[in-house]
Amino acid sequence: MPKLLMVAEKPSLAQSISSLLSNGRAVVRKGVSPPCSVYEFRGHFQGQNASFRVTSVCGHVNSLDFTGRYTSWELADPAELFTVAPTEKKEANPKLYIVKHLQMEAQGCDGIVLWLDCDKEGENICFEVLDAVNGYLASQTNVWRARFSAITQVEITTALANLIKPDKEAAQAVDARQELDLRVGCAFTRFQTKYFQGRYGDLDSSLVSFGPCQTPTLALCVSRHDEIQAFRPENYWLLQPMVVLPGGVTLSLDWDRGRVFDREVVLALLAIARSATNAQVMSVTSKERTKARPLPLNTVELLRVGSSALGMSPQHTMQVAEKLYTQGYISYPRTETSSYPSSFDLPASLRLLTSSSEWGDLARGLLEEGLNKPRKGNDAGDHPPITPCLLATESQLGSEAWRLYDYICRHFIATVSPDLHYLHKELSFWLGSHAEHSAMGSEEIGGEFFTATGHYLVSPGFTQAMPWLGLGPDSALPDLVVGSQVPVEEVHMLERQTSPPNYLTEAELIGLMEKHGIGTDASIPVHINNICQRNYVTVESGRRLKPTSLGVVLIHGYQQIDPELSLPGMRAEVERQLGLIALGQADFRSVLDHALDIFKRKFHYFVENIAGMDELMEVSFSPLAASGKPHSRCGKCRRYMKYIQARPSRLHCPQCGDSYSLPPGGSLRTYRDLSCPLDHFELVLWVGGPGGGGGASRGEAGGASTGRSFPLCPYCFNNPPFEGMRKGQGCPSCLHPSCPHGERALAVSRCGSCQTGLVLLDPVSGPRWIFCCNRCPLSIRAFRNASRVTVLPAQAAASDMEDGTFGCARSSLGVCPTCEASLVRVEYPNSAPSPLLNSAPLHIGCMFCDSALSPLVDSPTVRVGSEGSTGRGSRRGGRRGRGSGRSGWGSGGQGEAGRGHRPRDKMAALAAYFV
DNA sequence: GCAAGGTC
Repeated sequence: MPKLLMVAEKPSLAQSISSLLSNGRAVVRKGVSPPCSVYEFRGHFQGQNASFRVTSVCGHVNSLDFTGRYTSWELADPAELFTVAPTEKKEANPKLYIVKHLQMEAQGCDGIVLWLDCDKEGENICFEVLDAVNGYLASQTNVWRARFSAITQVEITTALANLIKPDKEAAQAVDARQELDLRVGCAFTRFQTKYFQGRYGDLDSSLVSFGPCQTPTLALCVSRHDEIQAFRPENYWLLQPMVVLPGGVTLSLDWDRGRVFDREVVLALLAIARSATNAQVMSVTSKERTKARPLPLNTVELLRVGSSALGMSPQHTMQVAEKLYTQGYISYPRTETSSYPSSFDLPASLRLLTSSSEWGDLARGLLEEGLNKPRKGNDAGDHPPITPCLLATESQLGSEAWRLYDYICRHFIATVSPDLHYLHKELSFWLGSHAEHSAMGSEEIGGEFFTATGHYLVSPGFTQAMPWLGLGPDSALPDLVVGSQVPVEEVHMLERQTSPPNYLTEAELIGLMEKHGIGTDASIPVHINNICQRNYVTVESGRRLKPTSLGVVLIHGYQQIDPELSLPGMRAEVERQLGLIALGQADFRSVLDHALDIFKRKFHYFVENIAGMDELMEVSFSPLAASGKPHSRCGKCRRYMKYIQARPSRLHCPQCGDSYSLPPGGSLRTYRDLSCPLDHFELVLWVGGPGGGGGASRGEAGGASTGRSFPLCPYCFNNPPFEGMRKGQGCPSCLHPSCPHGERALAVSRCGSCQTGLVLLDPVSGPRWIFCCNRCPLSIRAFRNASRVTVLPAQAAASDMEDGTFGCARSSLGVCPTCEASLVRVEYPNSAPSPLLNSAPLHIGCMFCDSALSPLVDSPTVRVGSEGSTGRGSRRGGRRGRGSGRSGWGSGGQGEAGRGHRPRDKMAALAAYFV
């Protein structure tokens, strides 16, 4: 019996497809890739019995990147990225083991059916899957593609019965897009970033990025900004008569001319209107109008609502929606489709909601009266619109997820509800001189027309589910008939000013991006998030996006040098050319080479004319040499370097012209006027900002948010002095054999939590002394109020051997004989009784084993998450540092003479202490 | 430290 492997684009689809094809009888098991389950069942294929194995990938298997020296910002010239730099496909997310997973499942299969999404990206993933299973399938030729436009029984079974072949040309169009985006984006980004960061000190952005989607997105925001700047208010005037209705109520009328910008004209018209003592009713109209029910909900609309109604960023809206989806409360939230498939069981979805206290009445009412036929929007052939799948309560979801879920439910009910119907009534009035005063005859000789409008609700329809879209209370109009007259109380002449447009709301921007074809439903939130993170725009109240000086200058610069770089049409044109590849009308290589050639020329022209951008930059930003405050001395020229705190924070030496990167965030202090023994740069103390996520460890770049601090040498931090050290490490990670700030001088023991790091004394933490792991978030408080705490160097300890301050008698070379931790020397001030044995002022011993010291040491704690909460260190508590390319102390022949001694693996005492 | 596109 043939066995077929079937691969979907995502785990949820593998489940749906297997369920539809097996009538729910598929047997599920885990695969190598944690998120990708495998479903197996028997059925029929091409007229014979077959066994099926259905699994999935998670989006793209591979992603494109440069290789070798071209990944380096220092080694490669950005211009080389257009043609010279080779690229390679790497596994997109190695942690998911997708390739291994596919290879395992392909074994023993006679053929493969590709169930990737039916778009260009899906076609590309087909070939990524085929690449992965190449050589693992029993047959090279049994390769099929399923073409489906909805996840329904009919669609899926029909697709299986009408398999086609994967479309190489569509896949190549995506390959071309990937390569083009990578080369162009990285070349411009690297060039701009290095150029501007090398010249200005207050850009406050760690990356001056450029991209074919993000840049036009920013341009849309800047365009509105320019409109606002260019706006000059104008005066205008309008007439507003007040008439007295039967019964004595006054009613203000709207002028049919609207706004008039010529004051003299308005004055003349005012005189005419004022000449009337009565307003005459010229016409009475009443028309039924409707307000249409919404289209079924797709992703972009959800993002717009999330931003404008719920105040949530698009990125966050998607996170919340994805969680609702994985918990089973809503259908798949990434879809372009705003049309329910004909097979969609609308009543079933509505029945889910009947027991709800919020919308149960509405749902039951609709089920009893019959659902209204939903409107048909776009059918992109991907997933059905977003609908509720399971009834939830606010307490189950929490208030934020609940608000989104509540919206999705209300929107769904609204789509199967009738339109809103209302009556729109208009009364037209004439104010002026009457014919009877005219010798000429019956016509009016001069007068102005005014209107009063009112509305009456006929039926609320869908606005019962979405009350915020309702009509509001009826605004009734008096029952006047044509020809009747009402007295004019007064005619006001109002002076007003035109007002500028406001900044773009996020919802408006999403709409514009969709209109211009910038990004996709899945990537729109990413692009908006990017321009915020790069400090190109800020989110103001009402989620309006206001460009920063940096954002404005960049776009104005592009407009001056090469306007096409930021025009929204640029992306569309590239997509059009790529479309030709997909249609087989153009060759992959020639389209790609042509596009790369164009952008390469644009790049060179941009580089040559960057002075134009500089002129704009200089108006808003300070030169690097004039930025920052003098802070600490340069090891090369011994003059003071300046500390620039704005992103990217760094030390800049105006004399040497060099800049030294610092860990992101936090702030910098001088460090006791100490200098690095290697390069004589003054050491600085980096102090992490409060809050933020944990995880980064002491002396590691990226520890910005841990709230920890560590000393670093600005030069060594950027140029690791010893083999085995990485860039971005502070003194506590330095392998210097004798420097008093390196790990050898501060290390007490190997960390029992992560097993890879060392527990080091923080020499500036007193009087609340703290020991921290230099790899994981573990920390230990100890010896509170001690005046001085030091870790004993091995030899120095020997000289104190026979002196009574030693707790651990017979210990040799400053090492605890029980646990092999280095000994510490603890001194308390004379001003108060010491907590040591006999109130001794000084004691040397093992902080873990010595009976005089260990009571003064707290239990280890591990910072968890962003709250900075602490918990007992446990086997699982500590996170591993990034890599552990370096062995623990004393190994590898590095300075064995210093503190070299290899701890035993079974440090029973320590392990018991930590665990 | 780069892009945009999938999806977790």
